[in-house]
Amino acid sequence: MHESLIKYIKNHSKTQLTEHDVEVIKKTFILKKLRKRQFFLQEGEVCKFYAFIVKGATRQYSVDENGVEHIIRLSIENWWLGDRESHIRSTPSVYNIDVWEDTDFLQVTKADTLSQLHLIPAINEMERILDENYAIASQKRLNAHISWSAEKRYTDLVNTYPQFLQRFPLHIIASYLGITKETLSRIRSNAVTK
Amino acid sequence: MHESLIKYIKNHSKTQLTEHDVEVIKKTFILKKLRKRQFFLQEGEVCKFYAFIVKGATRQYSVDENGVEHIIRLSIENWWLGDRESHIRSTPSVYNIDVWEDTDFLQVTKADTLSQLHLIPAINEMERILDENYAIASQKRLNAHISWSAEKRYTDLVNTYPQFLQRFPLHIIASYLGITKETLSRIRSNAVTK
DNA sequence: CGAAAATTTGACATGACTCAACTGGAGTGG
DNA sequence: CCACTCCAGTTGAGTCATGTCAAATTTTCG
Repeated sequence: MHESLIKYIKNHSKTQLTEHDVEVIKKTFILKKLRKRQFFLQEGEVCKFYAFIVKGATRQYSVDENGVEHIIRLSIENWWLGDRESHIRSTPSVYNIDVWEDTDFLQVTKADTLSQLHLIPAINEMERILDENYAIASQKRLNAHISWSAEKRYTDLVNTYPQFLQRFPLHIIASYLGITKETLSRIRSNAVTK
Repeated sequence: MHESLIKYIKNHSKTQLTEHDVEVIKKTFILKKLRKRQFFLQEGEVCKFYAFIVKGATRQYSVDENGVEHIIRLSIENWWLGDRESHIRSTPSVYNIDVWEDTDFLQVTKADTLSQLHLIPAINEMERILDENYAIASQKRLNAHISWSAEKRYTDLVNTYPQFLQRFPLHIIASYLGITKETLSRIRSNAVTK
């Protein structure tokens, strides 16, 4: 059950995992499941868990004053689940995270992360790399939003994360791109005839 | 000359700095100056240095196919200078960084960072915190772009970083907000009469 | 003072949004 | 297995926020 996580950690650090490390990881990361539409986190809650997705698909989004959802992150297998800001700072989250496909994930508490996982060098190294990757990806996505048209953002998404299009319906993709489903529909029909 | 940096590091880690640490920091961070309009980094170059701003103001931006600048970051005293993606990955940057006010900064090479600074626990701790902060700030700004109007983004900027308005002209603020200077001008004249 | 930069204003264009209607599955239950 | 509902996706018409372009005005600063 923990194989994909172990493999992931090995891929994201140079330091080897000892057998003991693997034991600690297996004990602290606990398998949980959520079905479609269930919440991993709701707005206003503190994100007490962080998790690695073994199988499934989830979305993280804010809801504006008009009740419109704005998706800021989509996650599938081998990605992480949780609101970093709320988790790190122990502040109420402004986001919701819910499950789009029935999802299996390996969950850790913040206490276990601090007291046990951070004793493992490979974990620290991996977290560091993830933070870097996240910072880089966020900067890129921000730049895309500031300087690219909706159409260019869409074609970039198709090239960068083609999996998303197979896993999420278009109205979710549209929200992720920061546009309405109607606009996305029109962009797509234009692209076909070009 | 290094006081503000030393103070900054102390504020961003729980671990104490030893006298030896301070010596290493003073030797590896070298004071440089750039005058208004000069480049710290140009598109296509690898960002070989990372720097801490002692005094001054800089901007980081991409340039689109129409020659329009899109500002993704503004930095002033006690902020960091450099393109993280290019620096970490040693890849050519897609951004330019130039100086808006004559700027004094303390610069380190990547080699020194790896070989010397990373031996200092407080530096590692600080870097970790900076990555976290950066990831959180990026996420927030992304969410603002996806879900807020230009006007709301502007008022949020006024509240969050009022210094920016005193240091940068409005066409730069507009670009940072992802709008044109004309639109920002109209938003401001509306806000006054409200 | 004079030139360059910053800001504002007006007229017009356009990309994206809103709202509403419609189509076409995919599931569900009687 | 049909009728029904739900959800995804598309389309059209009208509107609105923001962009574009050009020019005027104000500010900054050597």
